[in-house]
Amino acid sequence: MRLKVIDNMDDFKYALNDNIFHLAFEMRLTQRKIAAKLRQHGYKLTPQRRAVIQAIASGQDHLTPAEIYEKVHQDQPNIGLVTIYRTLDMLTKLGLICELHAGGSCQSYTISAPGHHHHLICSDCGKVVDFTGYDLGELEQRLSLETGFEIEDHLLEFIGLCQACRKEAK
Amino acid sequence: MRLKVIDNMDDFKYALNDNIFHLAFEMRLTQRKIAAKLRQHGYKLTPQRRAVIQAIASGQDHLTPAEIYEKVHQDQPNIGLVTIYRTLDMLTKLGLICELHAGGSCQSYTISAPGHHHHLICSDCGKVVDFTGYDLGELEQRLSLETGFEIEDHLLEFIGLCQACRKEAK
DNA sequence: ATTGCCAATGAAAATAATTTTCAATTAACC
DNA sequence: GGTTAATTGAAAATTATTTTCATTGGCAAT
Repeated sequence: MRLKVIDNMDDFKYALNDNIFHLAFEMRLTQRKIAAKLRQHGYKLTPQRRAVIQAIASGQDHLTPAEIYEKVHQDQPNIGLVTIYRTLDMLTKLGLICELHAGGSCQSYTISAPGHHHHLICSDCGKVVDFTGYDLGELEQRLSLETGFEIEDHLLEFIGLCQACRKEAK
Repeated sequence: MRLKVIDNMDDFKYALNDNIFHLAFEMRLTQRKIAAKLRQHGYKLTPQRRAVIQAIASGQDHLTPAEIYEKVHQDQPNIGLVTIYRTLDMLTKLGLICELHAGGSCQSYTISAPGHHHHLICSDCGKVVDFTGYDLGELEQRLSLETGFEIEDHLLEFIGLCQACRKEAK
């Protein structure tokens, strides 16, 4: 299996079809693309929603609803926490953000990358790196055969210390 | 890679060292072994704790604190929900139960199997099947090299319909 | 630009989930 | 059986999330 860092969209598309494991961090959805998706689905693009998207998309880490509220509150002092929850629900349903589980809160969100991908999360600073191309299909087939399960989905996350936090720890 | 169902402890031990993927369901910790572990760590074995362990260990599914409370309440009408929470904390710290994430509640517990293992969960009835021997070491190494992360842990769960629920669905 | 409609919002209240506190109880050791 | 420190239950406190509803405002049609 080859190893490759993808830093442009052409390589990215190619890699998706070819089974190359690669980091997808650079390929995260942009705020513009998210906005387009909202309209496309008939949702209104309010300043509050913009602010929530901006809060999640501008960092490399993952945030809880309360943290997003804090962050957004600086720009939009009047925004309610309820709107945060509602916006997060909507973005999750559209697949524009991902819910993370490993470490800390299970209600913690990060911007999605296009296509199927998995996450690597820093246990210290919360930085999230996406990667795609790791295929669990074979394992799923074997599990299915052996157990009679019809497998619908899976959850794969790694947790560890990112490079910056490792240095800091020394 | 070989495929094998393990139904006795000798094979189980053997399989752990040899990289055989296998189902570990039959190898779940028994109530007796859990009780022994508690004493070993200086915890008292109270009727309440027995009841919580019994509630989790007697089924094949995963249960939330509230569900465990319901179940235990039948035998021990005086037990408080707080005790459930405290017992679950303790059992988790000792590695005797596992917290599940895929599907439904993220505070849902199942009895652990010895050694490192992963879970397959029925999205309908909640049945949990453990399996061991699927090694993510190679992927971890590659991720580590590529990202500079020092990987500490991972989370791998599959969700799907178990055989019984598939039949029922038809 | 202006208008009108319906989705979206904020505030407050309701509900749910979890943790803390503390006096009373009890398992485990002698 | 007696002692002691861990454990418990009840109540209160805290935290997290959802519901309700009157008001607001995005945006499509004009």
